[in-house]
Amino acid sequence: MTSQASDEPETVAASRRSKITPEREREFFDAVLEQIRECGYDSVTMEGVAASTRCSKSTLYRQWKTKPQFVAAALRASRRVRFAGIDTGSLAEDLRQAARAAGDWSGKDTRLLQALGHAVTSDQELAQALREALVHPEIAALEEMLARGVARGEVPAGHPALEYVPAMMFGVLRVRPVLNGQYADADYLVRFVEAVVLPALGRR
Amino acid sequence: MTSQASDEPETVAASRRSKITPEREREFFDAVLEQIRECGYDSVTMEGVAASTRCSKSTLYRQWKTKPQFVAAALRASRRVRFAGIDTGSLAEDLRQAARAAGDWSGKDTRLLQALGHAVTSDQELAQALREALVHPEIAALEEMLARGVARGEVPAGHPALEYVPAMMFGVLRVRPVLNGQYADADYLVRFVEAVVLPALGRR
DNA sequence: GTGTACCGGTACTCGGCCGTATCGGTACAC
DNA sequence: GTGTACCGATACGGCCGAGTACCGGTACAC
Repeated sequence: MTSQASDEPETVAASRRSKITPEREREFFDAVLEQIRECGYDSVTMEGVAASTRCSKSTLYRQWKTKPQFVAAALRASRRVRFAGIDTGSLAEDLRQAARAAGDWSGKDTRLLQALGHAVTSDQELAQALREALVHPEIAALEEMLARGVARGEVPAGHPALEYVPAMMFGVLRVRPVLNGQYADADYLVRFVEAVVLPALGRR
Repeated sequence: MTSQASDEPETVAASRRSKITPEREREFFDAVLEQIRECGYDSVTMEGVAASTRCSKSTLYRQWKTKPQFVAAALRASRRVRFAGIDTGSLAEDLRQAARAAGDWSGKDTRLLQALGHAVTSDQELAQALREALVHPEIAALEEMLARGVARGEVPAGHPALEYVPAMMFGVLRVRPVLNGQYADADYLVRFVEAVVLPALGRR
């Protein structure tokens, strides 16, 4: 982590000298991510982002050197754990709530992941930012959920299905648009948890 | 149509007049799909495909009007059912064999799907070709497998997990690279079938 | 031998985007 | 009031790719 004199959290330290307020920065980040969702990474242009936020291309290039660095910064600043705070005391209910939460941001994040999925193969920084922003936090939250369930004795430690729970949840989330032509909503995911995940874990 | 001299299957009828042999056409299709896997849809250029197949850009544009139409033709010509011929008489063994087969082409098809995933949102023909080539045949094969299992009484009809089996299989296949950084191999998928799919279906 | 029609190669137009440079305006410090 | 440093606008260079046009070569029909 090499954390040294870093009193600035996610926003770049330069924003002190810049006249870009954090709120303004958020607008840039939201705009670029939204356009990536809509048009794909390659089709997004710095000019387009500048126009949609009524700023100048120069402003963007002054803060961030290149387009991938800009996008990576946007991703890092958008890191949020959507499963945060889920802890009902029961694994089944935890998973149901997670499914419900996942259904709510399914459209947005799935599209972002899809749009960036191939761009990351050519840019290391982008790949890392994507994992840190969208993948790792949710996986970690899910694994904590499972670990609590194991600690409570709801599932035996080392149960073979445990390792697949995150992959299943994310997988179903991501492929539903391809298979059924619509994003996975909360209802679909909750039924999935009850029909597959919990039975596989030996619950109910 | 014009079914006389019916040695021309799905290659365009015009290839009669073209001097491009079906084998040569295959080279073009293989090349463009391979380059899409490696560089992504947007980064693939007609010039690149022409160069790698030692033909001329003119030749490609003579046969196919535009880049998306060319890619769509390549996809349609590459349709193949990988699960074809799996019918062991036991649902569990069918699924295991399907998992093994899926593991073998996982790298290739997953990358193709990922690379095209966002391009299809802007081109209708491409989207249809992708579904016909990579998605629908496999789903149909899986569903037949399940239907046979139900018919044999191995799983009760209307079992709630049935509808999720295709989504699970494809989902796990697709997200594994994102989660674990490697493509799903046959071993991983077979263990998944045994740890999750079969228990969810009430088999073991 | 003659014609036809396709192939490969090259050169070209056109448009788009990245990233840079320049310039006037303006908020803020002191 | 003066200086400074950033903002927004615009223009520009450079590059690259889609798609077109044109040309010589050649296989094949008759």
